[in-house]
Amino acid sequence: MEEHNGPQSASSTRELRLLAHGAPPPERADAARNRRRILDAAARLFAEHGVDEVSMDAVARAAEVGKGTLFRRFGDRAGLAAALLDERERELQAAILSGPPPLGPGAPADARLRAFVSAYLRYLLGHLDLVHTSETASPGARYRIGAYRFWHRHVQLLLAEARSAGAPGASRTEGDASRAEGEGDGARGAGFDAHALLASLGAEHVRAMLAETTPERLESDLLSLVERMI
Amino acid sequence: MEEHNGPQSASSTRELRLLAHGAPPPERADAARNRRRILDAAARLFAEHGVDEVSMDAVARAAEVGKGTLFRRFGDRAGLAAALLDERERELQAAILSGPPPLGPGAPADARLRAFVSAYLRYLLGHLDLVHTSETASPGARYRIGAYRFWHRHVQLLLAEARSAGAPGASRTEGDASRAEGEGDGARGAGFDAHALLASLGAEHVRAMLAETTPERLESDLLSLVERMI
DNA sequence: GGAGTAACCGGACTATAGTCCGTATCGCTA
DNA sequence: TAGCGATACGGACTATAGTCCGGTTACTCC
Repeated sequence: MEEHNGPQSASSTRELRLLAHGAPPPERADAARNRRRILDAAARLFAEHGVDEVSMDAVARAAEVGKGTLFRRFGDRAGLAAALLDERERELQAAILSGPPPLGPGAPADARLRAFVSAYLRYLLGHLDLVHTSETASPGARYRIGAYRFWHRHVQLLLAEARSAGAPGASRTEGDASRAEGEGDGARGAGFDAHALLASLGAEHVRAMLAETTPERLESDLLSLVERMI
Repeated sequence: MEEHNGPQSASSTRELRLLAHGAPPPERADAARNRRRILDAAARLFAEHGVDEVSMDAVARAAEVGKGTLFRRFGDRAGLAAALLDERERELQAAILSGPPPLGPGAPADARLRAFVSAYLRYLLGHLDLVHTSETASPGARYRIGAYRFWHRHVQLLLAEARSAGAPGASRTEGDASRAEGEGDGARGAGFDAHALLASLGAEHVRAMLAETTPERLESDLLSLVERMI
């Protein structure tokens, strides 16, 4: 019931930390320890029995942690999968942001786009079940994940750039079915197309495709689609 | 324990029925009655409270039917949704198979394709939640449903036809990124593209698109994509 | 170094999808 | 219309995702 000056000092400290560090590490030691435990246990169990065969209870038990802790930390099954993918994801993202061409900066946009599709497909095929879980275990999860926004933005920018580079002085080729609009249009069209391309790279979709074709064939078909989008 | 000649007469009767009728109606009277009850109850509840707010238990209770009956009849939640969509779906399918152009036969393939995309989008927007449930309530459900196969085949055929019509004598325009293969290739490429187009027409994807654009804009973007696929 | 507080912990609890199986019903045949 | 096998019924049962909250613990500030 007493009201000292406690509360404020605590919150201002938090803010300073946020300003000091780039990332927000307001996580207590035990919390961090348990996060590690959970991720390790989940990775092990998933690898051992397959993602779909492992219940959240089993993860909690293996991590020697309560269910509440598991869910508070990761929200839901999709969140746990996303967290596990995080590392590998960052790898790919780093290669895109600052790695060598053609995936990284330096190459023409169309080449970078092709490189991205190939690289992302490889990443996807390497973790298909996990990505599938992260995209579908919770309704709409896919489009909420930060990673999706990243991929989308990347594709959208490359698409827009590749297009403007493709037709340097020759203005807009023919009449096409294009609508007459402001010139800021390219971005929005590219935005939609980026979503469409990523839809073809969705785990569920790719899984279905693999049922009737080979990975090689799939890749070349995807690249062909990219070509027509440029 | 006695073995009369019973078993065989029963199964052969079944076979005759199958040959006689086009559809297999081996459904007992009480089963048919309960199917009706369930579909009616589900339609009412879904309309009243929203698809996602209604549990399977609630449906069974409202239909005055046991849970076992509900699940035996429709398999799972996705199956129930698919059954509810069946009627409206058939309507669209009928219009495609034997309705007036441009949706039905008689119009050029490219026009039919555009008409299909518009019509399907309208259908989808009219039942977004239900379609979403039918596509995602069970993993991989979307690609198993008979309806998906129908849409896919339709799009694939139109796509292939539109392409061959688009370049009558002018052979394959430029080198593109196309691979050198047998001439049966058009069909497989069209198969992939049909999947890709339908991926952009998936309920989850469309729902996400609607969060950042209007239905009109969405339609025109889809049609633009179709244009580039031809 | 001691007290206070926010953050965290764990597991019991709820809600819901889907399964199982003993019992009741249907529809055919004699 | 009585008998009988196939089919369907229904609700108890299991499994699992996700929530809640009383009790505990780690950090901060004096």
